[in-house]
Amino acid sequence: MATITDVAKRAGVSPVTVSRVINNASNVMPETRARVLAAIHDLGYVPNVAARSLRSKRMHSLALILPDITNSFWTTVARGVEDAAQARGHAVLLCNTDENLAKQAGYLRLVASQRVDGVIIAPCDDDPEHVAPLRERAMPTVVIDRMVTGWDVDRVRGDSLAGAYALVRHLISLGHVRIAMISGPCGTSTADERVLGYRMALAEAGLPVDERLIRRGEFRISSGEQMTRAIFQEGLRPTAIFAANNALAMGAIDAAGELGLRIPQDLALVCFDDLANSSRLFPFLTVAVQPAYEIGLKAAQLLLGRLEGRVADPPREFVLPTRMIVRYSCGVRLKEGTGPGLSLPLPVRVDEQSIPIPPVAGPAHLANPERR
Amino acid sequence: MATITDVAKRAGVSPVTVSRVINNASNVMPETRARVLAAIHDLGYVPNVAARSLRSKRMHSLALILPDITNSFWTTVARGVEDAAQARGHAVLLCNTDENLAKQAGYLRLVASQRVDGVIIAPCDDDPEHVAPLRERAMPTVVIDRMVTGWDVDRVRGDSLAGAYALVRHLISLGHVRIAMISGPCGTSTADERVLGYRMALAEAGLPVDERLIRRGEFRISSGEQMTRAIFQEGLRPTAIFAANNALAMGAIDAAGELGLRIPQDLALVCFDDLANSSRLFPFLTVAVQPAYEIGLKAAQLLLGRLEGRVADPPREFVLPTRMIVRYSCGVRLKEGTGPGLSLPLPVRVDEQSIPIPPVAGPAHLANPERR
DNA sequence: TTGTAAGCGTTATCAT
DNA sequence: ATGATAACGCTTACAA
Repeated sequence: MATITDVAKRAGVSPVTVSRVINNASNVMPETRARVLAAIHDLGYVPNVAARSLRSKRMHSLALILPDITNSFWTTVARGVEDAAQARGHAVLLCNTDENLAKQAGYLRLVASQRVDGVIIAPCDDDPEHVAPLRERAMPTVVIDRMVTGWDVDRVRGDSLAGAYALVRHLISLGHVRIAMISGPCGTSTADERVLGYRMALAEAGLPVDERLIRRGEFRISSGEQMTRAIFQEGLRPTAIFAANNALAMGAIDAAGELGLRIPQDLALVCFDDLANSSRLFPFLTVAVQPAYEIGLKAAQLLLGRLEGRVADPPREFVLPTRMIVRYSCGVRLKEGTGPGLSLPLPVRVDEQSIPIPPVAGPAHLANPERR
Repeated sequence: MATITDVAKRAGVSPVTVSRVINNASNVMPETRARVLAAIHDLGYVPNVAARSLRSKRMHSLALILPDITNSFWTTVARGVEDAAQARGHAVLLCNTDENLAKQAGYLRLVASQRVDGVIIAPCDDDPEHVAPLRERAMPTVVIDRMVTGWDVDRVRGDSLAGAYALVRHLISLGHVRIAMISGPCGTSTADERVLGYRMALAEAGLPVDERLIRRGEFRISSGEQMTRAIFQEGLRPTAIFAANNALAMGAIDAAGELGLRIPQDLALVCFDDLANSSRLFPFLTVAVQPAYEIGLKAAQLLLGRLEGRVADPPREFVLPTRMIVRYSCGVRLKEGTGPGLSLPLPVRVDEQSIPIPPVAGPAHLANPERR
């Protein structure tokens, strides 16, 4: 394994000069630089990252802490982060928490060991205590998707409020009056904001809010199934369900199957975040799609900008536009004959409409408006 | 940031003793150890990984090089790797190649910089040249899923041959005679082996092999669509298609839709690797399922075993059992009335059968039998 | 069981 | 524009 000293000898310079060439320092004579580059090439020299990091305190790597690497939304975020990181020579440490605080804490320990220069995290919840290691060590951090109460930090996210509002307005415009909502944990800002958007749309339409139709669980398939089943078992009879993410929607589909309800004929379904390839397999789901890849890309670019001193002090927040993809998800529409009809042959092609969602004015000054 | 020297001073010992405590060396007096641990705790000391790595040459991290982090199969592999790695205190660097040799080469450079102790890789192809950096530097490596020609290295994979053979036998048992196959690139062992299994099943049943029905492309949705379309446009009229992976199957579903063919009524479809949550959305797909999580877990455990000297010399190969999940994917079955009927309401519950697949005796001595 | 000394390969600092 | 020197924080080898 050639070292910087070997290269220096071969090029007839000192190790420092080699270091300057490696790091693109300005003050190296072109001819010297060429000699050094030739020596590097001849020896197949690659800098030792451990030595480099020990001296320079820069690790050239990021931690990406995600709640569920099985979910296509997070997977797409990860791709965005990776592409941006690789473009600037940074490695990405993948940390999958499964929405589990203990696992998250374990990964934050990794942060403390100075293994990474910065962190991109979608925290399990909004409790600032749970991300204390990041704040204590002043670790450069970008929070994605969720928020942390009282922490003024760089953030990149989609527009949960506007997306939820648009989806529920869409249901209402199709004639739905009794719309149930199944959402994630209280204290997770995305879950809270989507409930708020739901309330806003109902209020705007002058529809009553039946609190029994609003359920809070976890962002998991099993939780979506349980909540949906409970709603029907309690004799409430919504004609539509708004699932706060794709996993919850899959749970709702499961429950509907068990209950003998057909989607979309008997029960309309809309949700946040598309199912992977759902339009191909199941063209009945109207969704609010966040720009997952761009969220990852933007978060990594922002973080790298901080690390490289290109972005200066005040913490920034980026809210990337969410789009609604309208498919034939709503019983009413089908019954009125504007859809492809009930005994839909499979496979089928349904034209999708992709509609940009404008931001809405909500109680934006509230950090986490649904929080009790 | 406290260093090992700070801890040593506070505990009244030398830095070496602290190092011994950190690394669980046997020869430290219990009382001394307690004092050191107390000091570590008081100071919130965390070892500096860069310094540790520079000296010990161990990075405590692995690279996981995958072709497509968007595919649920690879995502599940990644979870297995991560769980095994975290259990032994290793970080995982995620490297997504998109089946792109240039990207793969970039990530192999990372390997050369001694950033990782070992590599788990599903290579883009079987060309040993393309993984030369791993061999030259004798980097501990586990190859997963695919194989590399002429490289006797640790491997963990599913059983492509047996899985393909079982799927095609299943189609034949349902009465299909003209079965098309769409597969991945020549030279990718999984793609080749699945074609071989297809040939074996047809041969065993005494059915002729129509070479025009065998297509080779890439493991991508677009490729599956093109190949399927081409087959029908050329006037060949298969009653069933065997897709060599899930992405190709999705492409086939797309093409079928465009061609006005319903699955499973007009065209049966089987494939390797399940679609994410497909049974919920699209209960017509019989699949050969590889134990993705276990492949990742086993690969990481094997690699860590090598690194920690617990596994000794001869390279090992693990072929983990593949299962077949039978759903109502076959037109014949439906037409004969044993299925749920044509105008299937959605959502529907279809009982799945999960059947273990026994290994089959193929020309196993051939490294990559379909290679031209 | 504990300590001393040396050095891993690089870069920061200062000097020329 | 280039070089000499020291230091980053830890672990290995050897000594006591």
